[in-house]
Amino acid sequence: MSNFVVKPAKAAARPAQSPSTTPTSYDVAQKAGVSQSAVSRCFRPGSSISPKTRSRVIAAANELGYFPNAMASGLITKRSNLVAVLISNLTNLYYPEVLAEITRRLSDRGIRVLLFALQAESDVDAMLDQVWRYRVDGAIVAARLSPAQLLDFTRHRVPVVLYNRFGEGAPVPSVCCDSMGGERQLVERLIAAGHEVFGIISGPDDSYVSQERVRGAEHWLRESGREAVLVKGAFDYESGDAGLRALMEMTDRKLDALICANDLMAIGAIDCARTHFGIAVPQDLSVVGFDGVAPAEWASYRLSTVRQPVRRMTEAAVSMLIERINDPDLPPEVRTFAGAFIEGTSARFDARADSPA
Amino acid sequence: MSNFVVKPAKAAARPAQSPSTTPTSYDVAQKAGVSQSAVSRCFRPGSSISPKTRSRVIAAANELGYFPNAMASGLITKRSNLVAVLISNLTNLYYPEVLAEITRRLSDRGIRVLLFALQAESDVDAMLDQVWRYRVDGAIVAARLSPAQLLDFTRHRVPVVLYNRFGEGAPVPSVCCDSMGGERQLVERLIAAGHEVFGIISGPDDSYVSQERVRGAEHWLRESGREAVLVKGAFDYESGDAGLRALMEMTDRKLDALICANDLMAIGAIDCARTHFGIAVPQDLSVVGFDGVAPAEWASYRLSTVRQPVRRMTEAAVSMLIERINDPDLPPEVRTFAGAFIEGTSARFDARADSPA
DNA sequence: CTGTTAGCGCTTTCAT
DNA sequence: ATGAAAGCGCTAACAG
Repeated sequence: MSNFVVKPAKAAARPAQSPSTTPTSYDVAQKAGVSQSAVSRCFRPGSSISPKTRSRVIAAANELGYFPNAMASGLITKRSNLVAVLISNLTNLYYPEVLAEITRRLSDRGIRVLLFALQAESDVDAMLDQVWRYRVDGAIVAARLSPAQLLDFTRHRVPVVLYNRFGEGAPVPSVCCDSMGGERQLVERLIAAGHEVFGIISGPDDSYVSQERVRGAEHWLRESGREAVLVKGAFDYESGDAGLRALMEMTDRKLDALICANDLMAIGAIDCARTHFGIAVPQDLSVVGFDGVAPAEWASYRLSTVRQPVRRMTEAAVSMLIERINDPDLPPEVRTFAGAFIEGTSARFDARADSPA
Repeated sequence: MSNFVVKPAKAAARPAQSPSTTPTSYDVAQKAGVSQSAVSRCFRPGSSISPKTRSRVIAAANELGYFPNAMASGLITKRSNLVAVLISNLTNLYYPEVLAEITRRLSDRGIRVLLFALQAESDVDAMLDQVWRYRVDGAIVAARLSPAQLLDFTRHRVPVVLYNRFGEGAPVPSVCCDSMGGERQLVERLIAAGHEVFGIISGPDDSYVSQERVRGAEHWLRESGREAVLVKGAFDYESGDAGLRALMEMTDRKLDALICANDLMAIGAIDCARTHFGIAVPQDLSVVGFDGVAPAEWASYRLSTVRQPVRRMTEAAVSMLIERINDPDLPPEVRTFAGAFIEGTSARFDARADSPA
């Protein structure tokens, strides 16, 4: 019976789809009069295919509007070409730039971004569920993860690179901006300029970056025998305002140097100083930040700060990740980048002419 | 021959994997002593499965660290649970909030975001390629697409919702903020307050939003028999500065009301007015923007503007998209949202006490 | 260089 | 309620 079945020469072995569904490689194969695997090879770089066959396939594919199904190929190659990017608070003013850079760089390497924007630090586990389900090739994490959560990445064999974070417990690859060194540039200059009463506004307690920056600032102050009054902030504009008010009260209005754990709070503090206290910045109060976000450069602020080298850092994060996707056994390197001191005009960095006589 | 093959009762039909690879449903099935399809049903809501079986499967799954493979299930269900989000310039200050909201809302509905951040409007076609390959269930687009590109969404049967854009040519579902109405609120108040010389700084030529806002502003000015001097900007801080300088020159420094196509340019203009020209805002010059971004509220600016209802707009975009994923034949609705007038203090809205005698 | 043949890991009838 | 079997659309040996 089956001997009588007539197959058109060089035709696809499986039935072709109706024209109303998304075309598959079989449809293309049939139309081009080649085998399905020939079609597959046309869309896979490095496969040996004759120019003649190739052009026929391409023609058929275009006519049909065919595109290889990434899920099907991912299923078999075990490479989704997807990287999960986890970011805690996108609205942080600093992250949009980071996200844009990371996305672009991954895209240049043929990898797409599966975005997870955590608002509360709560729903992390639910997101990780999804990360595992999609069999991402790797992940870049700019959010706080518990040691257990971090360990899950190893368990699931998903290479991960932390961004401005640090693996607690287990060592994890990461790129960071040198908080210590950054604060040093700021603090030493403030001291040299003769400031006397220092205040610090920290970020939220659970922020690694905040801890480091505060630790750095305190360290370099202590090196010169100074101390600072510390108040807690939350990395937002309002925190700068609230923080300054608190510090003014605590220092009996003697505060003359304010170190903020990020730019946004520094901006909030500057506005508060001018608007609420009628204090001149930097004449009566020096304010410094950290990050180098775009608004820091605006004429109203010209913030004295340390700019993170976002381009180099994102490039490092991406290439470290790719390397680990290709070779999962690479050791967990940590790359630290120095920030660039931006003089600005929100802090006085020259020794005072009218210094105490 | 095959009659002699002995199968263990209730065991998986296919060989289970070695423990070094990611566990599959077969591994779980074997461990739980059930069939592979039973495992599948446990992870599919609404499937009939006995509580007893279920708990055994769950236990085995947890032990193995099993998660269903989204690519495999997507392959067969033809639902990737992926939505593509295309955003032109993430660093626009306005988009991070939009992106965060959209991501959150989709996430709440069990859908993940495949992010495409276009920097140049050039590489759009390359991105679309990827959009098709991943068989996304839908797309939200806040970027400029050519009519042909828009048509491709129909061709590929990918429901799409435009965000603050408008389908040229073919009608496409979209959510927009009412530019006309927004500008009206601004312009009529400026006129009522007795402003005389109006200037407008537009956004880039290819921006739909810019066109609409400028058109709106000009329309309402004309309604009252006024005209405005128009200069071109690019939606960034520098454009506000450059635009104001140009307008001051063109109006022989008589400019007293400046309408900017977005907040960022308004902020740039305010800084320029104060810093470069020594002009008081709003006493000598009123400046208004559009968007209601976070920095607009900062004490240095307190921008008079129109705030887009981002929450309602993103909610609308997401639910419109979901509806169209579930029923592709829904008509291409356009939903327009009114912006909220924010009085601020960067524009004078009261009739002048010392008006021309 | 090209076609054939097995699957990738899962969902889904269809029987039981 | 459960299991067996048939694919989803593609890649990857393997022959020829």
